[in-house]
Amino acid sequence: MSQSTIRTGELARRAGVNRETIRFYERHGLLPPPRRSPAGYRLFSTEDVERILFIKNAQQLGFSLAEVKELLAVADGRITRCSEVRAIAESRLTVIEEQLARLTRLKAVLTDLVARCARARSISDCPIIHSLVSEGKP
Amino acid sequence: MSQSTIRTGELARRAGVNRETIRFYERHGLLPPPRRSPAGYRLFSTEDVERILFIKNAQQLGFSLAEVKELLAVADGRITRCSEVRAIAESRLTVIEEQLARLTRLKAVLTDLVARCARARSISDCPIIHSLVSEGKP
DNA sequence: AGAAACCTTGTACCGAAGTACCGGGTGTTA
DNA sequence: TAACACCCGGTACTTCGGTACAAGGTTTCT
Repeated sequence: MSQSTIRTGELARRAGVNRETIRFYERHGLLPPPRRSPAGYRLFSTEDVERILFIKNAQQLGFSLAEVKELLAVADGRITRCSEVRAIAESRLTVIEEQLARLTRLKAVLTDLVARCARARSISDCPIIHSLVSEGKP
Repeated sequence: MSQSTIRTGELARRAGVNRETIRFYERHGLLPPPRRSPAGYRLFSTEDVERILFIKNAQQLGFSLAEVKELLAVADGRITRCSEVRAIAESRLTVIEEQLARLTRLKAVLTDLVARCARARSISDCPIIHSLVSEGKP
Protein backbone atom coordinates (compact mmCIF):
# COMPACT_ATOMS: atom_id res chain seq x y z
CA MET A 1 0.00 0.00 0.00
CA SER A 2 2.96 2.33 -0.25
CA GLN A 3 1.91 5.12 -2.48
CA SER A 4 4.32 7.62 -3.81
CA THR A 5 4.13 10.61 -6.07
CA ILE A 6 5.22 10.29 -9.65
CA ARG A 7 5.23 12.54 -12.68
CA THR A 8 3.99 11.93 -16.20
CA GLY A 9 7.18 10.35 -17.48
CA GLU A 10 7.28 7.80 -14.70
CA LEU A 11 3.58 7.04 -14.94
CA ALA A 12 3.92 6.52 -18.67
CA ARG A 13 6.88 4.22 -18.18
CA ARG A 14 5.18 2.14 -15.53
CA ALA A 15 1.97 1.81 -17.50
CA GLY A 16 3.80 1.17 -20.74
CA VAL A 17 2.27 4.03 -22.67
CA ASN A 18 3.53 7.18 -24.31
CA ARG A 19 3.78 10.26 -22.13
CA GLU A 20 1.52 12.14 -24.50
CA THR A 21 -1.09 9.48 -24.01
CA ILE A 22 -1.35 10.49 -20.36
CA ARG A 23 -2.15 14.04 -21.34
CA PHE A 24 -4.53 12.79 -23.98
CA TYR A 25 -6.43 10.70 -21.43
CA GLU A 26 -6.60 13.64 -19.08
CA ARG A 27 -7.97 15.89 -21.81
CA HIS A 28 -10.60 13.31 -22.61
CA GLY A 29 -11.67 12.79 -19.04
CA LEU A 30 -10.28 9.29 -18.58
CA LEU A 31 -7.85 10.52 -15.97
CA PRO A 32 -8.98 13.13 -13.45
CA PRO A 33 -6.91 16.33 -13.43
CA PRO A 34 -3.99 15.51 -11.16
CA ARG A 35 -2.51 17.68 -8.44
CA ARG A 36 0.25 19.98 -9.52
CA SER A 37 3.65 20.81 -8.12
CA PRO A 38 4.53 24.48 -7.54
CA ALA A 39 6.15 24.51 -10.96
CA GLY A 40 3.01 23.13 -12.56
CA TYR A 41 4.15 19.54 -12.97
CA ARG A 42 1.42 16.90 -12.85
CA LEU A 43 1.66 14.79 -9.72
CA PHE A 44 0.18 11.32 -9.95
CA SER A 45 0.09 8.57 -7.42
CA THR A 46 1.30 5.10 -8.22
CA GLU A 47 -2.34 4.01 -8.06
CA ASP A 48 -2.89 5.80 -11.32
CA VAL A 49 -0.79 3.15 -13.04
CA GLU A 50 -3.65 0.76 -12.39
CA ARG A 51 -6.07 3.15 -13.96
CA ILE A 52 -4.08 3.24 -17.16
CA LEU A 53 -3.84 -0.55 -17.14
CA PHE A 54 -7.61 -0.70 -16.62
CA ILE A 55 -8.05 1.42 -19.72
CA LYS A 56 -5.64 -0.72 -21.71
CA ASN A 57 -7.34 -3.91 -20.57
CA ALA A 58 -10.73 -2.61 -21.54
CA GLN A 59 -9.38 -1.62 -24.94
CA GLN A 60 -8.07 -5.14 -25.36
CA LEU A 61 -11.64 -6.30 -24.93
CA GLY A 62 -12.61 -3.98 -27.75
CA PHE A 63 -14.21 -1.23 -25.70
CA SER A 64 -13.88 2.22 -27.19
CA LEU A 65 -12.53 5.01 -25.04
CA ALA A 66 -16.05 6.36 -24.71
CA GLU A 67 -17.12 3.02 -23.26
CA VAL A 68 -14.04 2.84 -21.09
CA LYS A 69 -15.06 6.17 -19.66
CA GLU A 70 -18.37 4.70 -18.62
CA LEU A 71 -16.68 1.67 -17.13
CA LEU A 72 -14.37 3.95 -15.18
CA ALA A 73 -17.39 5.74 -13.78
CA VAL A 74 -18.31 2.40 -12.26
CA ALA A 75 -14.84 1.71 -11.01
CA ASP A 76 -14.82 5.19 -9.50
CA GLY A 77 -18.09 4.56 -7.71
CA ARG A 78 -19.90 7.20 -9.72
CA ILE A 79 -22.13 4.49 -11.07
CA THR A 80 -23.31 1.92 -8.63
CA ARG A 81 -25.61 -0.32 -10.56
CA CYS A 82 -24.12 -3.48 -11.90
CA SER A 83 -26.88 -3.46 -14.50
CA GLU A 84 -25.30 -0.46 -16.14
CA VAL A 85 -22.01 -2.26 -16.47
CA ARG A 86 -23.77 -5.23 -17.94
CA ALA A 87 -25.58 -3.03 -20.41
CA ILE A 88 -22.30 -1.64 -21.67
CA ALA A 89 -20.79 -5.10 -21.99
CA GLU A 90 -23.90 -6.45 -23.65
CA SER A 91 -24.00 -3.75 -26.26
CA ARG A 92 -20.35 -4.42 -26.97
CA LEU A 93 -21.25 -8.09 -27.30
CA THR A 94 -23.96 -7.27 -29.81
CA VAL A 95 -21.49 -5.38 -31.96
CA ILE A 96 -19.05 -8.28 -31.75
CA GLU A 97 -21.72 -10.70 -32.86
CA GLU A 98 -22.64 -8.53 -35.81
CA GLN A 99 -19.03 -8.28 -36.84
CA LEU A 100 -18.62 -12.01 -36.51
CA ALA A 101 -21.64 -12.64 -38.71
CA ARG A 102 -20.44 -10.22 -41.31
CA LEU A 103 -16.90 -11.54 -41.36
CA THR A 104 -18.13 -15.08 -41.59
CA ARG A 105 -20.14 -14.21 -44.68
CA LEU A 106 -17.21 -12.36 -46.19
CA LYS A 107 -14.94 -15.28 -45.55
CA ALA A 108 -17.31 -17.64 -47.33
CA VAL A 109 -17.58 -15.39 -50.36
CA LEU A 110 -13.86 -14.75 -50.61
CA THR A 111 -12.91 -18.35 -50.03
CA ASP A 112 -15.16 -19.38 -52.85
CA LEU A 113 -13.80 -16.69 -55.15
CA VAL A 114 -10.21 -17.60 -54.39
CA ALA A 115 -10.91 -21.27 -55.03
CA ARG A 116 -12.58 -20.57 -58.33
CA CYS A 117 -9.86 -18.09 -59.22
CA ALA A 118 -7.32 -20.88 -58.83
CA ARG A 119 -9.13 -22.78 -61.58
CA ALA A 120 -9.53 -19.86 -63.96
CA ARG A 121 -7.77 -20.28 -67.28
CA SER A 122 -7.20 -16.63 -68.02
CA ILE A 123 -7.59 -13.25 -66.48
CA SER A 124 -10.80 -12.72 -68.35
CA ASP A 125 -12.28 -15.68 -66.49
CA CYS A 126 -11.20 -14.29 -63.15
CA PRO A 127 -14.23 -14.77 -60.92
CA ILE A 128 -13.09 -12.13 -58.48
CA ILE A 129 -13.07 -9.38 -61.03
CA HIS A 130 -16.29 -10.69 -62.51
CA SER A 131 -18.07 -10.67 -59.22
CA LEU A 132 -16.97 -7.14 -58.48
CA VAL A 133 -18.18 -5.94 -61.82
CA SER A 134 -21.57 -7.57 -61.70
CA GLU A 135 -22.44 -7.89 -58.04
CA GLY A 136 -25.26 -5.78 -56.76
CA LYS A 137 -26.54 -4.73 -60.12
CA PRO A 138 -30.23 -3.86 -60.52
CA MET B 1 -24.39 -0.26 -75.33
CA SER B 2 -25.70 3.30 -75.58
CA GLN B 3 -23.17 5.47 -73.92
CA SER B 4 -23.78 9.07 -73.11
CA THR B 5 -21.87 11.83 -71.44
CA ILE B 6 -22.70 12.76 -67.88
CA ARG B 7 -21.28 15.14 -65.32
CA THR B 8 -20.30 14.56 -61.70
CA GLY B 9 -23.74 15.13 -60.24
CA GLU B 10 -25.39 12.62 -62.53
CA LEU B 11 -22.62 10.08 -62.06
CA ALA B 12 -22.90 10.46 -58.31
CA ARG B 13 -26.67 10.03 -58.45
CA ARG B 14 -26.51 6.96 -60.65
CA ALA B 15 -23.84 5.32 -58.55
CA GLY B 16 -25.46 6.31 -55.29
CA VAL B 17 -22.53 8.21 -53.88
CA ASN B 18 -21.81 11.77 -52.88
CA ARG B 19 -20.57 14.11 -55.58
CA GLU B 20 -17.49 14.86 -53.54
CA THR B 21 -16.71 11.18 -53.49
CA ILE B 22 -16.25 11.26 -57.24
CA ARG B 23 -13.65 13.98 -56.93
CA PHE B 24 -12.08 12.13 -54.04
CA TYR B 25 -11.73 8.95 -56.09
CA GLU B 26 -10.22 10.89 -58.93
CA ARG B 27 -7.67 12.51 -56.65
CA HIS B 28 -6.75 9.10 -55.29
CA GLY B 29 -6.37 7.48 -58.65
CA LEU B 30 -9.42 5.23 -58.51
CA LEU B 31 -11.01 7.10 -61.38
CA PRO B 32 -8.87 8.24 -64.29
CA PRO B 33 -8.97 11.97 -64.96
CA PRO B 34 -12.03 12.46 -67.13
CA ARG B 35 -12.39 14.58 -70.22
CA ARG B 36 -13.44 18.16 -69.64
CA SER B 37 -16.00 20.39 -71.22
CA PRO B 38 -14.85 23.79 -72.51
CA ALA B 39 -15.94 25.27 -69.21
CA GLY B 40 -13.88 22.71 -67.30
CA TYR B 41 -16.72 20.40 -66.28
CA ARG B 42 -15.78 16.76 -65.84
CA LEU B 43 -17.32 14.62 -68.55
CA PHE B 44 -17.88 10.99 -67.66
CA SER B 45 -19.42 8.24 -69.65
CA THR B 46 -22.22 6.14 -68.28
CA GLU B 47 -19.71 3.27 -68.13
CA ASP B 48 -18.07 5.02 -65.25
CA VAL B 49 -21.11 4.21 -63.14
CA GLU B 50 -19.97 0.61 -63.26
CA ARG B 51 -16.55 1.58 -62.08
CA ILE B 52 -17.97 3.25 -59.00
CA LEU B 53 -20.15 0.22 -58.35
CA PHE B 54 -17.07 -1.99 -58.71
CA ILE B 55 -15.37 0.07 -56.04
CA LYS B 56 -18.38 -0.09 -53.78
CA ASN B 57 -18.72 -3.83 -54.26
CA ALA B 58 -15.09 -4.37 -53.42
CA GLN B 59 -15.49 -2.25 -50.32
CA GLN B 60 -18.43 -4.42 -49.31
CA LEU B 61 -16.04 -7.33 -49.39
CA GLY B 62 -13.83 -5.45 -47.01
CA PHE B 63 -11.17 -4.34 -49.47
CA SER B 64 -9.53 -1.04 -48.65
CA LEU B 65 -9.34 1.61 -51.34
CA ALA B 66 -5.65 0.80 -51.76
CA GLU B 67 -6.60 -2.79 -52.53
CA VAL B 68 -9.45 -1.68 -54.75
CA LYS B 69 -6.93 0.29 -56.73
CA GLU B 70 -4.97 -2.88 -57.36
CA LEU B 71 -8.12 -4.74 -58.34
CA LEU B 72 -8.99 -1.96 -60.74
CA ALA B 73 -5.59 -2.33 -62.33
CA VAL B 74 -6.68 -5.85 -63.16
CA ALA B 75 -10.07 -4.80 -64.41
CA ASP B 76 -8.37 -2.17 -66.54
CA GLY B 77 -6.05 -4.74 -68.05
CA ARG B 78 -2.98 -3.15 -66.52
CA ILE B 79 -2.40 -6.34 -64.58
CA THR B 80 -2.90 -9.54 -66.45
CA ARG B 81 -1.99 -12.26 -64.06
CA CYS B 82 -4.82 -13.87 -62.20
CA SER B 83 -2.33 -14.86 -59.54
CA GLU B 84 -2.00 -11.23 -58.54
CA VAL B 85 -5.72 -10.94 -58.02
CA ARG B 86 -5.68 -14.10 -55.98
CA ALA B 87 -2.85 -12.79 -53.86
CA ILE B 88 -4.82 -9.69 -53.00
CA ALA B 89 -7.89 -11.72 -52.12
CA GLU B 90 -5.86 -14.20 -50.11
CA SER B 91 -4.20 -11.55 -48.03
CA ARG B 92 -7.61 -10.06 -47.36
CA LEU B 93 -8.75 -13.52 -46.34
CA THR B 94 -5.89 -13.84 -43.89
CA VAL B 95 -6.87 -10.59 -42.22
CA ILE B 96 -10.47 -11.75 -42.02
CA GLU B 97 -9.41 -14.97 -40.37
CA GLU B 98 -7.33 -13.12 -37.81
CA GLN B 99 -10.21 -10.82 -37.02
CA LEU B 100 -12.55 -13.77 -36.70
CA ALA B 101 -10.22 -15.50 -34.27
CA ARG B 102 -9.83 -12.39 -32.19
CA LEU B 103 -13.52 -11.61 -32.11
CA THR B 104 -14.33 -15.16 -31.19
CA ARG B 105 -12.01 -14.94 -28.19
CA LEU B 106 -13.47 -11.59 -27.20
CA LYS B 107 -16.96 -12.94 -27.43
CA ALA B 108 -16.13 -15.84 -25.13
CA VAL B 109 -14.56 -13.57 -22.54
CA LEU B 110 -17.37 -11.03 -22.61
CA THR B 111 -20.11 -13.63 -22.60
CA ASP B 112 -18.61 -15.17 -19.52
CA LEU B 113 -18.26 -11.81 -17.82
CA VAL B 114 -21.82 -10.82 -18.61
CA ALA B 115 -23.13 -14.12 -17.32
CA ARG B 116 -21.22 -13.81 -14.09
CA CYS B 117 -22.19 -10.17 -13.82
CA ALA B 118 -25.82 -11.22 -13.85
CA ARG B 119 -25.18 -13.25 -10.70
CA ALA B 120 -23.19 -10.60 -8.86
CA ARG B 121 -24.78 -9.42 -5.61
CA SER B 122 -23.29 -5.95 -5.57
CA ILE B 123 -21.25 -3.65 -7.66
CA SER B 124 -18.16 -4.56 -5.71
CA ASP B 125 -18.57 -8.13 -6.92
CA CYS B 126 -18.88 -7.02 -10.52
CA PRO B 127 -16.68 -9.41 -12.44
CA ILE B 128 -16.34 -7.06 -15.35
CA ILE B 129 -14.80 -4.30 -13.33
CA HIS B 130 -12.70 -6.82 -11.45
CA SER B 131 -11.32 -8.35 -14.56
CA LEU B 132 -10.41 -4.99 -15.99
CA VAL B 133 -8.62 -4.00 -12.83
CA SER B 134 -6.61 -7.16 -12.44
CA GLU B 135 -6.21 -8.59 -15.92
CA GLY B 136 -2.74 -8.55 -17.34
CA LYS B 137 -0.98 -7.66 -14.12
CA PRO B 138 2.60 -8.82 -13.61
C1' DA C 1 27.84 26.17 -12.48
C1' DG C 2 26.39 23.80 -16.33
C1' DA C 3 24.70 19.90 -18.85
C1' DA C 4 21.28 16.44 -19.16
C1' DA C 5 16.94 14.98 -18.33
C1' DC C 6 12.70 16.21 -17.33
C1' DC C 7 8.31 18.84 -17.58
C1' DT C 8 4.90 22.53 -19.45
C1' DT C 9 1.34 24.39 -23.06
C1' DG C 10 -0.24 24.64 -27.53
C1' DT C 11 -0.60 23.11 -31.85
C1' DA C 12 -0.21 20.16 -35.75
C1' DC C 13 -0.13 15.75 -37.62
C1' DC C 14 -1.10 10.57 -38.74
C1' DG C 15 -4.41 7.27 -41.73
C1' DA C 16 -9.02 6.07 -43.79
C1' DA C 17 -12.64 7.40 -46.35
C1' DG C 18 -14.85 10.59 -47.15
C1' DT C 19 -17.97 15.24 -46.24
C1' DA C 20 -18.64 20.26 -46.10
C1' DC C 21 -18.03 24.78 -47.41
C1' DC C 22 -16.60 28.96 -50.02
C1' DG C 23 -16.55 32.24 -53.69
C1' DG C 24 -17.15 32.19 -58.05
C1' DG C 25 -18.38 30.52 -63.01
C1' DT C 26 -21.92 27.97 -66.13
C1' DG C 27 -26.16 25.94 -68.03
C1' DT C 28 -31.08 25.51 -68.21
C1' DT C 29 -35.57 26.90 -68.05
C1' DA C 30 -39.62 29.83 -67.15
C1' DT D 1 -33.30 38.01 -68.35
C1' DA D 2 -33.66 36.32 -63.98
C1' DA D 3 -33.86 32.51 -61.03
C1' DC D 4 -32.09 28.36 -59.94
C1' DA D 5 -29.48 24.25 -60.34
C1' DC D 6 -25.26 22.83 -61.34
C1' DC D 7 -20.13 22.71 -61.36
C1' DC D 8 -15.20 24.36 -60.42
C1' DG D 9 -10.80 24.39 -57.37
C1' DG D 10 -9.08 24.66 -52.88
C1' DT D 11 -9.27 24.01 -48.37
C1' DA D 12 -10.83 22.51 -43.96
C1' DC D 13 -13.30 19.44 -41.18
C1' DT D 14 -14.90 14.77 -39.50
C1' DT D 15 -13.89 10.23 -36.18
C1' DC D 16 -10.54 7.54 -33.34
C1' DG D 17 -6.70 7.02 -30.66
C1' DG D 18 -3.16 8.70 -30.18
C1' DT D 19 1.98 10.93 -31.67
C1' DA D 20 5.18 14.63 -32.60
C1' DC D 21 6.98 18.77 -32.27
C1' DA D 22 8.52 23.66 -30.62
C1' DA D 23 9.79 26.96 -27.34
C1' DG D 24 10.39 27.52 -23.01
C1' DG D 25 10.73 26.47 -17.65
C1' DT D 26 12.51 23.05 -13.81
C1' DT D 27 15.20 19.46 -11.51
C1' DT D 28 18.83 16.60 -10.93
C1' DC D 29 23.38 14.99 -11.47
C1' DT D 30 28.29 15.80 -11.71
